[in-house]
Amino acid sequence: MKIDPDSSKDLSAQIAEAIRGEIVGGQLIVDQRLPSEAELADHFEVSRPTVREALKRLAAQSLIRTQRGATGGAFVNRLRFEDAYDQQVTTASLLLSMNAVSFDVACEARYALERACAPLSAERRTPDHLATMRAEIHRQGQPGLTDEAVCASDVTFHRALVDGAGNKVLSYQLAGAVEAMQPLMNMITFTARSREAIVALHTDIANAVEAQDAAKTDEVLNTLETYTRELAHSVGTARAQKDKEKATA
Amino acid sequence: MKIDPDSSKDLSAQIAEAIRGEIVGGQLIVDQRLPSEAELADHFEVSRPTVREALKRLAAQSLIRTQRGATGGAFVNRLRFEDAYDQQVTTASLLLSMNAVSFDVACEARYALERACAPLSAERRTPDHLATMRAEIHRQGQPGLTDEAVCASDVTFHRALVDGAGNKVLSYQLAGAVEAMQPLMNMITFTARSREAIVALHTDIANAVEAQDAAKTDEVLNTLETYTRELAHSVGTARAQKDKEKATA
DNA sequence: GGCAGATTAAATGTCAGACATTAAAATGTA
DNA sequence: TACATTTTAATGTCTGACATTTAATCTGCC
Repeated sequence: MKIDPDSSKDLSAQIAEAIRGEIVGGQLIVDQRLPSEAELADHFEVSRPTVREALKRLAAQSLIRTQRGATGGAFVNRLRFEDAYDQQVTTASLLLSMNAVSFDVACEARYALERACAPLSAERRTPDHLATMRAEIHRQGQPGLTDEAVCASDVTFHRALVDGAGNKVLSYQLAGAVEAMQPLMNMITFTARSREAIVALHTDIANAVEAQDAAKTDEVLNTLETYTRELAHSVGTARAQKDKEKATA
Repeated sequence: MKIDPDSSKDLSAQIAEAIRGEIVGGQLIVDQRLPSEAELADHFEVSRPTVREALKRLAAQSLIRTQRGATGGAFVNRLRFEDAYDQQVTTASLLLSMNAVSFDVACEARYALERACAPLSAERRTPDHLATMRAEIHRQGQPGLTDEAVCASDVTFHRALVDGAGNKVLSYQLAGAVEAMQPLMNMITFTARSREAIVALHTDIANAVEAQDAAKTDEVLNTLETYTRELAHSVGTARAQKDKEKATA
């Protein structure tokens, strides 16, 4: 392993960087045990707390896991898709909220990516995926649902559509895009009429996917995107109107 | 802030979790200063090293930054797209390598996502994007290039295509998919003939994008995907053949 | 000999206190 | 006022110790 001069960065950051390099580069393979904290401290010529800080950094990225006890230690972690989902979703959410990404930009990205999955999903969807989509459509039709519940169901519906493509890499990438949109979607208030419209469009999508009609799926997704953006705009203008009234009052 | 019982998880993990919740939930906003390590230690009733481990976890995810000195401390970091790129790329790379994702699956995902960007890119690309694409095509035509250099240039070319869509969220999402493929692509040996073919296809793409012809761009991307997968297969079978010969020898 | 229980050992988890280093703010001085 | 110095509050790092967990080993009994 490489050593660390007394450069500007934290020692713990440098050590974490060095170990990460070994994992990414393949020198350290999955389930392999790292040297003990004491040995690492010895090797890098730093104290144990410094090594520990470095290890915690790696643990935060799910690159390693630690085990206590006699045969314990830090082990290279097999990064699973499910673990990566969470990070992806929180990162994407923060990116949107902290960088003031507009609804339009996020929405465009989301539907562009979904349209990428649609043809594959139309081809490969299983009865399971169709059942999930139908179930969520039914839920969205129930009266008395909160706006948040509508959004949550919407996410589940669209994830089923994406998962239908049967490509884990696609599902992983889309998880961030779809779920990160939820906070933005939650700002929309769904009237009874708009819920009806969405249910109708979702039904069209499910039908098209069931019929393995890629072109039709694409078409409806386009319609849905346009409709969603119109909804958001009307909410935006209504809010602006309200603010104006409040300002003059 | 919430407290931590003596549950199974590390104290540092729990503290990091609590603070992350405050950031994601919006109680802590960008550039806001966290309490000092001593104050946090006091609040959570743990020692300073434990608090520090928690803070390092958050720093590893770019959620906070730290500053030394009199007015120093830990500050909520504005998560930038560029910072998120790196995490996205290393995470995606590790997912592919650690989960034995096949070339076909990864390739399919990558091109599906790229096709999602293509129509937008055809519409909005700037002269800058076109210039980058042309420059990389020219580079790919140079003799004596290593396979790695070809792949690197390929990544730059495709990122220019994606960035042409002018949607930061899309670019961010695609960064992972495109760059994570590079290690897999590096396993391909490019013959002089295959390089010629790729340069020709890239030229077709650049021309189609310049002409703002979305349909043509999509078509060429399909051809390129097919060609890339054929290349990988021929490499795979060649390698299998070689292994077989070696086994019988 | 084999098995249950006690012991040991090695590792991480946590703590307390100290010192080093940094960088801004307060202070003093020409 | 302008500049140099000191103070101060924070993070960065180290030392050494103890607590806790867990598997392996040892011990004694049947």
